[in-house]
Formats: sequence, structure tokens, C-alpha cells
Amino acid sequence: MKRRYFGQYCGLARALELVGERWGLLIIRDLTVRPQRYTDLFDGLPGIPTNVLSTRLKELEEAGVIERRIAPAPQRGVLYALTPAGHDLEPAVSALGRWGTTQLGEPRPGEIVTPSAVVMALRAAFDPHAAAGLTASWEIHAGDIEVHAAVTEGRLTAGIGPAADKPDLVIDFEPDDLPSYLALMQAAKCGLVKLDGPRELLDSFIRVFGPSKATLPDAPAHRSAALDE
Amino acid sequence: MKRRYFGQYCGLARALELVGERWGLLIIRDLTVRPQRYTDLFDGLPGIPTNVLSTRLKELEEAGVIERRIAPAPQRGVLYALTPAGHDLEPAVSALGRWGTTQLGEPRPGEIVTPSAVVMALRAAFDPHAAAGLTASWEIHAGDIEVHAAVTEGRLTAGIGPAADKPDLVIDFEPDDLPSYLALMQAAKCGLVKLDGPRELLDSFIRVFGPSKATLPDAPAHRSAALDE
DNA sequence: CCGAATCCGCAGTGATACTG
DNA sequence: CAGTATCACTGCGGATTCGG
Repeated sequence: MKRRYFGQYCGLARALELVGERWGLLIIRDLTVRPQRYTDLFDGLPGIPTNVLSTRLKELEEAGVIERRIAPAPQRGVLYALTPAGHDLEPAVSALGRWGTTQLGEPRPGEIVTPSAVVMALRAAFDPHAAAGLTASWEIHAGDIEVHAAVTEGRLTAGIGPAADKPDLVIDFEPDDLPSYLALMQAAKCGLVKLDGPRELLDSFIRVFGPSKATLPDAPAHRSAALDE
Repeated sequence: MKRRYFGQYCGLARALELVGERWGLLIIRDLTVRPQRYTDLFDGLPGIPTNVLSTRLKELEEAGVIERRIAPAPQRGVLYALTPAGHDLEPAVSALGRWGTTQLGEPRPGEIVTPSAVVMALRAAFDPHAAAGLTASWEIHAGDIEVHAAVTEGRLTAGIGPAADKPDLVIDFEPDDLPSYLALMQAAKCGLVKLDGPRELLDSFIRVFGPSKATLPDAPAHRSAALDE
């Protein structure tokens, strides 16, 4: 399979050659959360053409960042998963996602939020320093999105679906049309959430996943000048 | 100016919309090193079509990550520079570059190394922990490439050209056809360099900028007379 | 249903030539 | 020096179809 090159012997250039094509890093973001089947990826990547998805999957496999697996007994079928080299991309994905979050502004009409995006946002926002020594677990519900996050002695685990063990605190969002992570933090601060668990853990949540010192648009309204076409 | 969207309210998706188009992050990499004029960018981005460069510059300016400046008195002309938001991309650029460096392998025929790439590699490889408390400065020569790096009380400054103050150690490469950062480390370990300064500082250099624990490809076979800029 | 392949129209890209 | 202009080409978006 032919590929386009940048002609530079440079780490960044090579990274962009391998995973920088359109939709590439978004596919990797979704696989960072957990292995997925073709249709899961298709559903989580709104608007991706099927031919682009299948050629990307082939290219990424050839690049050695993902691999095809046969799904285990109950369902069987194809599962796409990250290789170790693919998992090593997570710091880069988080770093880019963290920056992009500061540029998000208000949701544009038609933009959706996927569970994978929320998990990535949690991982990107996670502050190991603020979480040092902490052990706690949360479950987040917003509309049909359900994700979980657990901090065990300062180390983070986050994923889609309910927590493995019963979470210490369940955070439930009324306005499921604003399930973004930023809105989540805003809503949490404003108390626009329903809780099932001790309230102090909401403060822990905000401390650990809140904006560290990054310049966040406190009111995401006045930032849009650069974005209108 | 119209732009392509991913349709997701997600930090990573927004980042890719703003800086993820072809050549985008390479332009930003070069501007991370220092403000540059149009022709500097063109020379440092081998193979970029001039129309693509100019439309990228316009898009990135519109996105708020770069800005046009009028160069100061002596030369005058247009200078492109990162805005604060653009500078905030550096961690993401470093993270991607760090990953890509592990995937570099041997130089492909025709691939060149640019000064900006070396500076980015230094910044990406910099290990703050290993550099804690250190103060030292180096200058690196390889062919017509000349970059400098200084660690002041554990903080890194790196850039193109000779160091502002006289560097503590000058590292000079004989094989200027292999000026890549990885080869640099290999060559340094193998003693294939000429030094002007105390030898211990070469060990410091390797400790601070060496591969932390990443899997490095073994010594790249020397090849290819890459014509440099 | 899952996992694509195929076809088409068009926008983004690459290469080169040209201009203020 | 700092870009436009032009044109061929290919990758992408959108839709449909097809084989397990």
C-alpha cells in the first residue's frame, strides 16, 4: 500500500505519516479506550465514509499500531485493538486532546459527544499530582453515555460503561444535550447534577479532573471569533 | 474560509480540525523554534507546494495559532510567529515527535534533516528529571546545521544557531550525512564526535537528552548524501 | 447484522509557472 | 521576498451494493 511521505528524517514527520491522515488519530482514540469492532468504530466516528475507515484500518495495521483479532467465543467477529506501539501513542493523544479542549468553545450545531471522547477527556484532564495517594471511583451518566473512572493510589483507570466494582459516587446529568467534559465540570460546579454517594467525592472529582492551571474559557461564549467560517 | 469538521465535540477532534491538516503541525514545529519568514518555512519544509504553504498559513492565522508580524528594522518583511495558543501546542508536538522518534528506523533515501527537526528532537527528548539542578550548555555542529541547547537549573532552552553565550561544550560531527538526533546519540556514544570542551559534559548531554527507556533502533547504517536545505 | 468493496463527484494536494 | 495562478491528480465524502 502506498503512502505519502514528508521527506524529512524527523520524529514528528514520521508520526504524521503513520497516524496523521484524516480520521487516523480519532480511530486510535477510540481504540485507546478498548478494542472495538468495525461497526463500533463506524458508530463512534460520525460521518466517516466506510471506505476511508477500512483503508485507515489497513494502513494502521500495516504501520504496526493496530491489529486485527478474532473476537472471543460469545460474539465472534473481528476486533481491532492497539498494539503496544499503538498504546504508546496515548500520551500524544492526550496532549493534543488537552490542547484542543482549551479551543473547544461552544458545541457547534450538529456536534455530538461520544463515550470515547469523554473517556479521553478524563484521561487528558487527569492530574496525577492532585490525585497523589487518593483512591476513589466514580460513574458518570449523561443521557445514554455511561463511563467510569477509578483512581487507585493515585493511578487512573477510565473506560466505557459501568464500573467493575460499585462506584463510590454516581454523577448523573440532567441536561444530556450538554454531556461534554467541560460542561460537565461547569455543571458539577454549579450543582446541576444528581448525586448518588457522598458529596465530598464530587469535590475530589473536580480537583483531580478539573482544569489544572490551563487557560480555560470560563464562559465559553466569547471565544468563537476565530471559528466562524 | 471554509474548513472540514469532524462533527464531534471533542478536544482531539477540534485540535485536528485546527492544526491537523497536511503540513500543519510541521509548520508549527518550525515556528516553535522561532518566528520565520515565508521562505524560511518553505526551505525547511522540503516538498511543500507554495500554494499549500500559503493557505495553511492563512488557516492557522484564522485559527488563532499563528500571527503575521512585520519584521523589525534591519531586514523587514513578513514574519510568522506563534500566538500564545500556538505555543501551548508544544507539549503535544513534543509528545507526537517523541513517539515518532521511536518509529523512525533508518533514514529513507532522500530524507533530509532540518535544524528545526533537531531542535524539536532535543526538546522532545529532554528529561527534566535527569536534568534537575543541572546548568550547562552545548552547541552542536553537523554539516551546515548548527543548534544550541542550554540547561539552566534544570530548565531547557534550545534553538537554531550558535549559543548566546559561549557554550560549555561544542559537539562536532564528522559524518554530516547523519545529523539525525538518534544518530547523534549513537555517534556520541561511540565517540565519533569531535569535542571542544570537557568530556564529562558529553556524558551529561547523553544523560539529559538520551533515550529514557524508549526502544531505540540499533545503529543506523550510514547512507545517503542527503542534500541539506 | 457484520465487514467491508465499488462507484462517482468534488475538494484538497502536488508540481510548476508566474507576478507585485 | 512573498506569495498567486493554473492544472493534473488523488484522497475524501456520500451512497449503494455485496458476500459471510
